[in-house]
Amino acid sequence: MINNNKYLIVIAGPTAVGKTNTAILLAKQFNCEIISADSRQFYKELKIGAAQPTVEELNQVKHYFIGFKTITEYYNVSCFEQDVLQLLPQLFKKNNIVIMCGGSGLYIDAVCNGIDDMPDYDPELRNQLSQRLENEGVESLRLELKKLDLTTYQKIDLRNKNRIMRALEMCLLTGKPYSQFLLKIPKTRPFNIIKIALNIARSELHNKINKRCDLMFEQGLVNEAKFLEPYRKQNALKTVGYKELFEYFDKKLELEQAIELIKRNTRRYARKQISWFNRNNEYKWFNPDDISDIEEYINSKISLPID
RNA sequence: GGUCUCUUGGCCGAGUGGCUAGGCACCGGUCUGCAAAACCGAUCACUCCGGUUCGAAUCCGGAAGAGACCU
Repeated sequence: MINNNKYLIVIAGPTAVGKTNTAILLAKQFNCEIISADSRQFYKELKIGAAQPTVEELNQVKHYFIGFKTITEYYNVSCFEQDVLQLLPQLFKKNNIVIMCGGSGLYIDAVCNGIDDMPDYDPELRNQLSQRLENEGVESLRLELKKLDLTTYQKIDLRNKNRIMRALEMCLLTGKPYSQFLLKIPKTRPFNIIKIALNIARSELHNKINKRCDLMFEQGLVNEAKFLEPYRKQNALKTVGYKELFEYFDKKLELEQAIELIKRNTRRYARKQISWFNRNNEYKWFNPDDISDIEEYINSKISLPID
């Protein structure tokens, strides 16, 4: 524990479990504000598909990092880490508690533990590498990585082309092995962190996912996606709920099939999120309905004598 | 009532005597800059009963269920 009375309360958990609602209830209780840690809710255009908090919800408690980027803007974990660290001191001036709520595990970890400094990617180089991947195949990139950075080559999953690309990209960009940048030493933060994860019975979660998906269609997800179709190549639109609808617009899928796929991919996403938060044993798990238990837990942490 | 065909895991589907089919779903996992990405792993069958055989999802007989046609 850090020797001060500033607390960042993380509310994590799988999609559709009820994080937004829980965070708002807690924020009202502790009279504090909310930082969103959801890599898709960053984009203002992805209102329905990314299940952004509604206007009513946003009016109840001040939220940060919701809809503050355009889909064509480049943004990544490191930017998020820096932006949050810059904002937090201001929020801590107003209240000793800040809530960070979201499902993007990598982004949450970056805020809590830091992420190693690395140079920005070069769009041209990245382009070149994708071309090479297409023309020469993965094996060629694998071999080059082996030459440039044996440590990474031995460590990463060589069947995962994204990882190979990333490592190679950094080697070529900097002239140094990618592994040299990976210090992985957790940074200390000038505030305390309380990690809470929410979950419910799997069948219940699946029900909620299905219902929320149906609701998105009622709210006009098809129109939202249609409007965004010209930007479908943007990374922000490689998102469950949009990519399937683009296939439907291409007439590769029936609407019903697209809906089923969105539900399935959302279930998969939820499973991966649970995996991510599970392996970090700092998380204390709660059912979102047990709000008073959550409050009690937070209070017990906050009232602990500082050493 | 009669004749014929079919019955493989949650779903689809191959297999005609001995060797894990496969795909999808579901489940578990990996994770340092595209992360709602990318990738990996595991479980689950032969409708039932009897027979032939060293050995049956596979051959034979019967039962049940489904379908097609006939009276």
